[in-house]
Amino acid sequence: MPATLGGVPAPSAPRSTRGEQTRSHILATALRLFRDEGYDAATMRAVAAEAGVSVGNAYYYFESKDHLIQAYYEEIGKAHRELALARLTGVRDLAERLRVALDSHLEVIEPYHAFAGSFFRVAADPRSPLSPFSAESAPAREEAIRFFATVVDGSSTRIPAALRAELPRLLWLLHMGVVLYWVHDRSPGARRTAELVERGVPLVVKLIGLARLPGVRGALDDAIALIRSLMPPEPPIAPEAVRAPSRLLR
Amino acid sequence: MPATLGGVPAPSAPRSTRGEQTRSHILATALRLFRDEGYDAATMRAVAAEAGVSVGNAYYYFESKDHLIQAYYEEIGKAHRELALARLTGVRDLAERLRVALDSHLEVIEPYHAFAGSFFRVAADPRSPLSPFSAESAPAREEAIRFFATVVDGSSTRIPAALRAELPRLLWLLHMGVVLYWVHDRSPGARRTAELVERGVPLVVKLIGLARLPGVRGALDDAIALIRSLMPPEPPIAPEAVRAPSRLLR
DNA sequence: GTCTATAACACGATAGAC
DNA sequence: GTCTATCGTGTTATAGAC
Repeated sequence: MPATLGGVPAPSAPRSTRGEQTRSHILATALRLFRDEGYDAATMRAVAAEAGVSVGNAYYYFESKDHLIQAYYEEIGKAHRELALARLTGVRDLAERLRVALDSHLEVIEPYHAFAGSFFRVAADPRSPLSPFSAESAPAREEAIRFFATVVDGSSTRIPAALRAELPRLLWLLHMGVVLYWVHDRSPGARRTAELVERGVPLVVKLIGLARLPGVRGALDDAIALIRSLMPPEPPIAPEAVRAPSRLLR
Repeated sequence: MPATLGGVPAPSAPRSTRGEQTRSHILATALRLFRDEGYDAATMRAVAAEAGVSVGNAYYYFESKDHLIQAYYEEIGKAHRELALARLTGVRDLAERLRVALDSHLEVIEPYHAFAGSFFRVAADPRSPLSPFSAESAPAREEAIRFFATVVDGSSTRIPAALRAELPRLLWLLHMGVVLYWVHDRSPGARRTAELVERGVPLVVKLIGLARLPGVRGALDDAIALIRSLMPPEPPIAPEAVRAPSRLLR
């Protein structure tokens, strides 16, 4: 399979053969069913039937049901960045920029809240390629981190140099934490998560400012050294690791 | 079912009827198979066969396969506390006490590292009663938080009053974070997680000390207020919520 | 109340024919 | 590329035996 990667066509090859059309059709059907019926109710049989293809054909294009979620993530990520970047023009205050970034995300994922648990269960599996920490997720993860880099870079708020380099990754982690909270948030309209962002963001920015204090500086340097050591920016991804069968082990 | 709760007998009723013996036997067999073969390979059919009972009988005592994991958690928690408390006698330095607490846990869960992903996938589901944040997990969670309270209380290190009340819960959260890292840690012997504890604990204790700084104090108070508001110590658990069917929804 | 035996269901996933 | 048939799984149901 030269141009495909775990069933996903290389981004640079948008040829619209018949196969590509079938693939897109199955995917669109699956995403619609996910949203309308939930992940569990949208069985592969249902997806295939609704798309007018056989189960085997669906598996021909998507290695597993989980791989259909990958497309969902990509769609979410793209929609989030587009919405947030549009709203960020002209905004220079770091707290405000961060608030816009996180709030936009909550807005984009809101329709999926009822079924977030199903998606999350899959994503939380460390063996799943869908885990946000997996090697297969590296491209999406790095794109998200780059997004937070632009959130930081576009701000006029002064940031201690030692922190600046690591801040995008830390904010992405914070973002993951907000999502974790959101997934568990059963309050109507997920208003507690909204409150977490509203009150948490100024706090985070205040903490960033505190990094300048003489006493704090040493601890910060230690923390950054620790993060650098335990979260290597580019884990040694052998090329074959990306091409390896991404199906769940066992 | 008066004395049982989701198939688990009330802790205060250790009567050793024949049923209890069967139950323990099934459980012990399941845990052994989990450890030796992994969660996925240890099918319900295999557990029942190995225990010499019928599948129906296994389901008579355990509502679902996931519920077998609940017993695993309880066993882990108990072993951890026993090991850690024994090692903590005479230790007064907070950093050292915290290090012992976290290292002991890593030691206890080590045999399960290969299959941690399977367990974790189940526990990560917010709808699962096995989630560490679920209402059903409240007793185990509170016991764990009480454990961290003794870790804090037994130390001679001075802790800012504002922080002291929330510290056990925060340390439990930190603990959850360590486990999250451990589950994803593929380094031999999970040595990166060990490094995280070794270098992270002094850092955390240093940060606790920094809470005294005048500039930090305000941010800390904000943070604690936020935590109190968004992580209510006792979420309104209606009694029926505990008795409600704990099977996964749908 | 405890337990067996067996069949059946729907699911994710696969094999192999066309 | 696409299909039908089939597998193994968690789980449930039935119908009873001690």
